[in-house]
Amino acid sequence: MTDKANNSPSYKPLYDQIKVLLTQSLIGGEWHPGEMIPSEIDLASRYKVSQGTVRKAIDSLAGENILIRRQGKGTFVATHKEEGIKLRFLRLTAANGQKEVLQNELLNCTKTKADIRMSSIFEIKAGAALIEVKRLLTFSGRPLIYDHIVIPAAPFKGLNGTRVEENKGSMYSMYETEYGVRMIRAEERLTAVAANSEVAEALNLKVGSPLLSIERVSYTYGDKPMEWRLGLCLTDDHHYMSELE
Amino acid sequence: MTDKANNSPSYKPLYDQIKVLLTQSLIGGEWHPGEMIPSEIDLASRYKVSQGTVRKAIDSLAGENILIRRQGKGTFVATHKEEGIKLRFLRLTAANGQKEVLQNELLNCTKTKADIRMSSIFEIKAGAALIEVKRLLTFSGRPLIYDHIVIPAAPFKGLNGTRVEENKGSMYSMYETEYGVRMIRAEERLTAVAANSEVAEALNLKVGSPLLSIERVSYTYGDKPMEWRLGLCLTDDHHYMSELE
DNA sequence: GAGTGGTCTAGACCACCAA
DNA sequence: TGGTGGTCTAGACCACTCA
Repeated sequence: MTDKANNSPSYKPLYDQIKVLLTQSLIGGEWHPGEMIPSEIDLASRYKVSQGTVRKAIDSLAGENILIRRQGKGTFVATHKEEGIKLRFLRLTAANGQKEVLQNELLNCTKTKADIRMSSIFEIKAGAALIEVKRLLTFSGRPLIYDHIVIPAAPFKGLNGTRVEENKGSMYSMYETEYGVRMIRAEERLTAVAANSEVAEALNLKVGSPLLSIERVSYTYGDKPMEWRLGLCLTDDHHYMSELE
Repeated sequence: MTDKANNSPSYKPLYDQIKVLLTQSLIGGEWHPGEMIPSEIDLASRYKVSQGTVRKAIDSLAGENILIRRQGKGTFVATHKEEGIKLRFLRLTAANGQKEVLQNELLNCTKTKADIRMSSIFEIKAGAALIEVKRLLTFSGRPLIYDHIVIPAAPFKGLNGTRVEENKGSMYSMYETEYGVRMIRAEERLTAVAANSEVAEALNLKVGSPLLSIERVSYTYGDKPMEWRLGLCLTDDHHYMSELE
């Protein structure tokens, strides 16, 4: 790869190309979550580029939390199984900042079919099989989040209420371990809503109480949407944290 | 700077030290918002380091939106004045994604004194002078956000309702242009609340309607808090966007 | 001490922009 | 055509981890 000149209309830096190759190896399962990938020098010689170029590709993936660098140890494939990373997508924290114990109670797990909205979200045919989970998240003994989760059935064959309970409600960890689906990114849309009777009862509130509604779509490699989720949160003692730069 | 060995307990990379020097020049006013800073090569020779090291320092500042790189042109000090950057901290968007016209109506601008809460937020003495602004933000003709803004009076001497209206409510742009205070970062805490009578009237709602409460603290260089803000938002047709990685 | 990521350099060359 | 940021290299050395 000593040819550096490039007159093509769509110029792409070498490190971006390396990044694509690395991502393909991740998708292809050459390196699994939690495992160490080859050293920078090994990768450089494999792809016939300099260490610095591999380094930039890895930097980029590390910035997206797809890889994790550990000085002196190596570079690892990120995983949702680790403690500390488990709640990566949970931005809700206690107002007083104290540490909390999270528990969750499965309300139900059913099969449904995609309506127009869900088919558009998941980019699948209307009528395709879906799995739907409802649960209650409790912090320090108090019910705080009413969660409604929808996923396409095809990639999660065999997922049912028993499986969810076996995994203690760690959905992302379960997707990864049991189905090889790793979520790398999510988008959330927040609004304020009034509690309806179903939710009010579950959270032990009056109907009409204000709740923070968090609608989330999670994506796996290639920006493929794999989970839709609606969390209705009581924010009397908690808030959603967001950093702006 | 050819000595590279370092046995001191608190090791700091060279590019971090350069970053501090660059930041000091920004604080000191050597380069003003919107202006171009010296080229990487010039800076490298000024600090007696290689271009790559200066580059890494600038990369870091660019990542924090403090500097802006423009290939072929130069590196510039970020500003809140530019169109497109103006609403950098506004994450509220229309549900249908359409472009909107923002207007705002000043309700009042008064002087008060810091209570314990504000003194702790701004790290100043209780009783210190504050300026308080209340306003209504309107998108496409519909009142959507009831804003309550508090800033310490000392750095913003002379700020009053007239000034605010002269600047058409672009607070960040005004802070920067008229007082040399550039906000570089903010933290937001979101909750759902019920509208009280004052807000309900301003937003033309029923008392008790759910509103998205956005509490924001904005920071200038050195992580110094310079503005507190509480926005109460109607989220019938809008939502707050958040990206998780 | 061997292996890994992290820093730093010096230099070459490319892509982009403006005059 | 000259200046700026952006890429890429080859090599040296440092800091960290673990056996």
